[in-house]
Amino acid sequence: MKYTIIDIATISGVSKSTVSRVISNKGYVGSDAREKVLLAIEKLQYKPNAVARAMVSRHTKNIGVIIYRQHHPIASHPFYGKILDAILEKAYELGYSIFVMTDKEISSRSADFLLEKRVDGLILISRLNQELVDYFKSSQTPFVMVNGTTDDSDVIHLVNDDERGGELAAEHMLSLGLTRIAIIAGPQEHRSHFLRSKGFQKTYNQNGIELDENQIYYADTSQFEEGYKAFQALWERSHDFQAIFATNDMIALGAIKAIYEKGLQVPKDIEVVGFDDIDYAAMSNPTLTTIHSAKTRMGHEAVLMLDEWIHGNTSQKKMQMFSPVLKIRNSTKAK
Amino acid sequence: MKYTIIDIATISGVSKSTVSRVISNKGYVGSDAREKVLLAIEKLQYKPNAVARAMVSRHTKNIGVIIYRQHHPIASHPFYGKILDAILEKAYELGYSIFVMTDKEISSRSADFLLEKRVDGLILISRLNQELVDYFKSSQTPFVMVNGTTDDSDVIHLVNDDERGGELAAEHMLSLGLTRIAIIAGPQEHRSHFLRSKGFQKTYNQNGIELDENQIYYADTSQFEEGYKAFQALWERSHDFQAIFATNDMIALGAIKAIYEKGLQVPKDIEVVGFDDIDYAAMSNPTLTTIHSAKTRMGHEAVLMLDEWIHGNTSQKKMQMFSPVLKIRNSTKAK
DNA sequence: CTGAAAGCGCTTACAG
DNA sequence: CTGAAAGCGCTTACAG
Repeated sequence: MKYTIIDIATISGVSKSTVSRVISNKGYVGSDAREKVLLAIEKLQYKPNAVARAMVSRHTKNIGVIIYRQHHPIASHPFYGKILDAILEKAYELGYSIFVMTDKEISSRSADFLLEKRVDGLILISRLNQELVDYFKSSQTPFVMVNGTTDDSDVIHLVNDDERGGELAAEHMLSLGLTRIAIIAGPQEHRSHFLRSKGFQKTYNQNGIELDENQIYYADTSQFEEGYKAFQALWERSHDFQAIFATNDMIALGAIKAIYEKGLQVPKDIEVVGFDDIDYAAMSNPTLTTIHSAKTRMGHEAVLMLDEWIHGNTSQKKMQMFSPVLKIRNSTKAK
Repeated sequence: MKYTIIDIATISGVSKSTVSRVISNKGYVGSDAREKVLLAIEKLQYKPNAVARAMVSRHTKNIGVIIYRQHHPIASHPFYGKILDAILEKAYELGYSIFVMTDKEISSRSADFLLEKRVDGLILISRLNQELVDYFKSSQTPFVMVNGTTDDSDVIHLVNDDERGGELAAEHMLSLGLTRIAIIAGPQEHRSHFLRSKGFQKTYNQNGIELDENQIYYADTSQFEEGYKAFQALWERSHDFQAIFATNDMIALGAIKAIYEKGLQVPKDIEVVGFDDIDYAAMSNPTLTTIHSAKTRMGHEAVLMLDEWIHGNTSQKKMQMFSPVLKIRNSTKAK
C-alpha cells in the first residue's frame, strides 16, 4: 500500500509533476489528466507521504502542545485537559495534527523533540520559566502560551482574567452577607492563584472588611488532597468563618469533603465558592458555586492565533484576556 | 537557527557523512572527529531535522493515538484521558512523540491523516467499527486497540476483564446482604457495559436471585446526566431496591445526585457501586465504592506492545486482559 | 496545460 | 575510521 507519486504517474500515464499538482491542488492540470490521476490514486489507495511533502514544502501541518506540569493527571486534568480538548477540536478544523507532550517547567527535552520534528508552531500550557520562554523565542518557531506566567510583552499569551474572577467571587459572597470568611489560596507563584486571591481580598477590603493572615491558608499544591488538609488546618485555627473561597475547584471540593467529615454541611453551616468551573463542579454533592474560566475558548483562540502567526501575521495583540463568569450553584445559599 | 548537517560539516572540517554518524550514533567515528562535530553542534545550537531523517530512515518515531468518541470530553475524559496520560508517559520514555486525534467511530479521516504522516504505529482507543479495523489492517501500519470491541483475533487488543469486574461488584453487594437491587446499565453495544452487567447478573443468578427487567435501566449514554435520569426512572417504577450497581462511575455519580434530590441518602437508604475508579470516585461525597479498571496499565502496555510490533515482533499474544479490583469506599455500608 | 531537472536534509551502502 | 555518491518521495521553478 505504500505507493509513491511515481506509481501513480506510471499508471495514469502522466509525469510525476502532474500528479503532484493534483494532490497538492496547485498549478494547472487538464481535466482529463486530473481524472486519470484521481482514478489511479483511488485504485491504489495511494496516500501521499506527508513526510516527503513537509521536507520540501517546509511546513509539516503539525503543531506541538506541551503541558508543563509536574504531576498526573495531565491530559486528563479537569482544567488543562479541557483546554487540550478545545485545541484538538480547532486544530482538526484547520487541518493540523497535534503532538501532545508533557514536561517539567524547567526542562527543554519536549521542546527539543518537537523543534526537531519541525512543527509549524507550539502551544505552551501552564507555567514555564523565563529561560525556556527565551529558548522558544530564539527557536524561530511561532508559539503561544496559555495560562502561563510571563511578563514578556513579546509573547502571545492567553489568560483568564483571574483578578476579575476573584472580584466576582467576592461580590457574590458579599451579596450573600458573608462577612466572616476564609480563603484557601493555591500556590502563589502561579499567576492564576495569586490574582484570584488578590482580586478577592481587594474587593473585601474595599467593602471595609479586612482579612487577617489567620483566615488565609496557603496551599502547597492545587489539588483535592490539599483542599482537604486546608480546611482541617483552618478549622483548627478558628471556627469563626461562615464561608470559604478557594482559588480553584479541586481545592474547594477537597475542603467540602473535610467539612462533611467534621459533621458540618454545605452550604448550611459553611458556604463554599470555587474557581474554574470544571465538569465535576456541576456533579458534586452539593454542586459547586464557582467562577467559570474560559477553557474552551482559550483552547480555540490559541490555535487560531498560532495559525495566524504561522501564516505570517505577527501583528496580533500579545495579551488576550478572557472574562470569567459567576456560576451560582448549591454550595452557596440562595438569597 | 535552522542549520543543516552541512553547516556542521563545514565548521567542524569533516564530511557530512561523519556528522550524520555522530548525530545518529551509528557507524565508527574517531574520537577527535566526534568532538569537533559535537562542538559545532553545540555552538550553532543545531537541531537535526527529524523530517529529513524520517524521510530516509523510514520511521518517524511518531505514534498516532485516535480516540473514537462522539462527544466531549475526550482527552479530558476521566477514563480515556487517564489511558492517554499513561500512553504519553510511556511513549516519552521510549522516545516516541504522540499525535492525538479524536474522531467518530465510523470516520477514517483521522486515520488517513495519521497514515499520511507515516506514523510508526497507531493506538486506537474505544469503539470503532469492523470496517475501520479492516482499513487499518490493510494499511500495513502496526496498531493496537485499547478498550474497543472486536472479535477479530488478528488484532492486538487490550481490555479490562469487565465480566470479572461485574462479578466482583455482585460478590461485594451479596456479601453485604443486598438482595433487592437495581442495575443501571450503560450502552449495551459497548463491550464493557455489556460484560459488566452480564457478569453482575450472572453472579446474582448463581446465588439464587433472579433480576427482572424492571430492575434494570438501560442508559443511552454513559454520562452523568444519564445516571441522574436513570435513577429517577427506576424510582418511578418501584421503590423496592436497597442498592444500585451502575456500569460506570459517571452514571453512578449521576444516580447519587438524583438520590439525594429525592431526600434520600447514600449509603443509608440506598447503596451504590460504580465501575472504573475514576479520580472523582475518591473525591465525591460520599466517596464511591467501585471496581478499579487498569487504565494506566493498559496505556503503558499498549505502547509497549506497539513498540514490539514496530520492531518486528509480531508473535505477541493478541488479547491482553487486565484484572479489575474492588475498591470499597463509603457509598456502601461497612459490614 | 505538462514534463524534466534540481533540490529539500538527511542516511546508507560502498570504497578506500 | 572517513568521504563521495546515490537516493528517500515529494515540490518548485523553469521551459516549452
